Amino acid sequence: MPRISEQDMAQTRQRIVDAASPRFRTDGIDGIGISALMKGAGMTHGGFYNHFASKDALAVAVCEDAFAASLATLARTVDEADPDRPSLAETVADYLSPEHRDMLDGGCPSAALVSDAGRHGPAIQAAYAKGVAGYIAGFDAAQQLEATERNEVLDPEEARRRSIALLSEIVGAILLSRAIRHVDPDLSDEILAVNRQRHDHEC
Amino acid sequence: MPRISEQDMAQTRQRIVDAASPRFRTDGIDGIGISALMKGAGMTHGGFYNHFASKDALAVAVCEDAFAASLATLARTVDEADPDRPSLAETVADYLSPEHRDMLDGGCPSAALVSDAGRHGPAIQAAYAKGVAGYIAGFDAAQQLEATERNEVLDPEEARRRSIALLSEIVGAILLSRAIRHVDPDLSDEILAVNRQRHDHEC
DNA sequence: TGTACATCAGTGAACGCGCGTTCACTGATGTAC
DNA sequence: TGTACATCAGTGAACGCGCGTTCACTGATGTAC
Repeated sequence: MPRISEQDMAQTRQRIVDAASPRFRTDGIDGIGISALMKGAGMTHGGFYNHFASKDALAVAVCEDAFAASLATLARTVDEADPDRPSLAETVADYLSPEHRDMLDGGCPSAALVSDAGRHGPAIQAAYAKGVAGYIAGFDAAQQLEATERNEVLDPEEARRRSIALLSEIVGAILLSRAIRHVDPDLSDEILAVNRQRHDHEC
Repeated sequence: MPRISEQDMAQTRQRIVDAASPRFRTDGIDGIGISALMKGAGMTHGGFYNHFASKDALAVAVCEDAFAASLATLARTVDEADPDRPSLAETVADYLSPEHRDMLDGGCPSAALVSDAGRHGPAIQAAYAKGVAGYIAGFDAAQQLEATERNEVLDPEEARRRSIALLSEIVGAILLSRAIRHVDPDLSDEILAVNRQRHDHEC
């Protein structure tokens, strides 16, 4: 009965999310308007409200989508079927690389959206908090798998503490290095390098 | 010759900075307008441009002012004349307290302004970067003083690495805990507690 | 001391602009028969 | 198969609003004489 299939609708909705995701991460949720966003998705602004009740609703969808993609990558560290499975140390090194620092539009949403989440409504915060919990769980699982492979036993509480501290440190490091990268590139690099080095030793 | 003394001008300027500082930290530089800001300082918006060339110029002044106050507090850890001089561990514990997390308007500018700095002009970034460098130098000095008092020698490079990692971790921890505090207060508290605990052991 | 004048911090109306959201309309795609 | 009609995703003008910034003006405070 509808002139456009559910599939097409879902596709268009996803196009909007895909257009918004990099812009929200780069410039913040308030840093780009609906008009520019819809133009990026190849439409005019009026159609936006066929897909989302409000800009906040889009922000929730973007947050969920970005975390889903990010957590899928993290899950590769526990994919026992993958012969090229990356270690947690490698994943952390990638996270703390200049490439990830400079990839504002596609990087970790825990870092990119941390201030936006705190400054927007509870729905956005809830989506963000769920993502952060997912990150911690992902680090947890990776540490447990690697401990098992080394025939060690890792206290679950200790693993969780390490996961939380790890997330805090890498999120803080990438945010600091991003904030100053244009005016003090040496310190920016140093912040990444120091934290990378620390986790080479630990993990 | 001017109807108002240089002192009075400086005082008014400072009133504007004092009104802007908590609002910029809480809601972001773009989260509050000149009109509301000037109203907070007890004036109307038109007079703003007698004191600042632009809103960005105010943001630079706020950034410098906030870091100056914050670094003065940090400097207490190396004030050998103070009998109640706080240790670095105590300072870190205060930083990672729920009280500091909930004090959005007066807390550490490294955390509050990290996303704003990255998303605004080079002048703001430069003021922010200078503040971050000051924090690292402050941690450095505190560690050296405490090592000396324990009759230990601390390699300057190792001290600097520790300072950078410490700043990364506490900034990341407080940002994460702030972002989720309304929707997952338990995890928010846990993030602070885990990082506090880690530095009780280390420092 | 008293009067005329100059200065300029602060006022508040106004500027153009972009925001999030609404809504009358279009026109391609579906169904009914 | 062909025609009349219904649906509704997308269009684009319009809404009220707040933004950063400008500017003619005010009026208290200074100097000049």
